[in-house]
Amino acid sequence: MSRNADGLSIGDVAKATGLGVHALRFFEREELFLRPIPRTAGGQRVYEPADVEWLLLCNRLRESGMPIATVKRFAQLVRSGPGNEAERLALLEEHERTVRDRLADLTASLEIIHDKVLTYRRHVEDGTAAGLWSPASSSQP
Amino acid sequence: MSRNADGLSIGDVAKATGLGVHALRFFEREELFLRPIPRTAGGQRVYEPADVEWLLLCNRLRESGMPIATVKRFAQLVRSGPGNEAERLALLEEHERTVRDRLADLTASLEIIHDKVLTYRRHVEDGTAAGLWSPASSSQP
DNA sequence: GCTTGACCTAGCTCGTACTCTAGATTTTAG
DNA sequence: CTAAAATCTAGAGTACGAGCTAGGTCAAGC
Repeated sequence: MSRNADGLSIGDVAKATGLGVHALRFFEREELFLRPIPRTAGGQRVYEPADVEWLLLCNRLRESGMPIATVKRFAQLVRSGPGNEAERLALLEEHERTVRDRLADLTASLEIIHDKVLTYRRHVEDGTAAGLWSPASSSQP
Repeated sequence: MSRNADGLSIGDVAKATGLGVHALRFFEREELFLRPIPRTAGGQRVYEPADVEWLLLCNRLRESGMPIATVKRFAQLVRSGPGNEAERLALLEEHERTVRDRLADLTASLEIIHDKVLTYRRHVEDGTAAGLWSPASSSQP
């Protein structure tokens, strides 16, 4: 793994974040990091725990649907130092709204899916499954 | 619009489902419909309300993260008629589990994002924003 | 000191799900 | 009847988010 304490190799970071080494290099090309990642004399990346922390937050942002481009914008704001916190806040608030909307949509879809499941379950248990989703049937697929 | 009652043009269906006409033709190529869509003498598609109902369910399935390939599998099951309801049920139950997991993940991410928002809000309100997300700072980006 | 495994770059490829193009045909409205 | 609007096909293009390949270089353990 790393040569000196707190110096992490790309493989270490991949393990710690669940990302692949390809993804980490891709993120670097896309400038998603908060700093240029330093290299060994031989050219290999040396990460620090703070980079891992940032990546874990990035994971949460991306898993919650934030596109890479927006993560990049956020990273740029952070990189350009103090003074733009209101902008960072606006970006996060906007994303929070998006996530809440998505949660509401997902919950609505879940209800419909669960209804379908209940319908099918009844039909399968009763052995009266015929007639599901023929047009004009009261119970759809 | 349509020539006869209950005969819907592709444009009608696009409006009713929120899908584009391109998407509807794409879905047909991908065999996502429950039946072959009939055509006019001139070759234009004629849909029925039941097709719209099905598409609305498809929208819910897809919005909740079901890939086209799985929707297709479900459509195939429905098309092949009665007798495979247990399979349809299994597919829907599996998807329900997936959606519930996704909901839990999203909720967890939302909490983290909301914490960030609160942190930034405090800092911006206090004017004490400096120091956010410098490594070893207690408050991250 | 040498093998073995991790890592390097650059760029191509992939899967998903549309979306659009182009040019021809059909339908509808006036 | 005519002109405008909608639709048709086949196939190319787009966007995202990686993943993989080729052809090497570097480093750690024995």
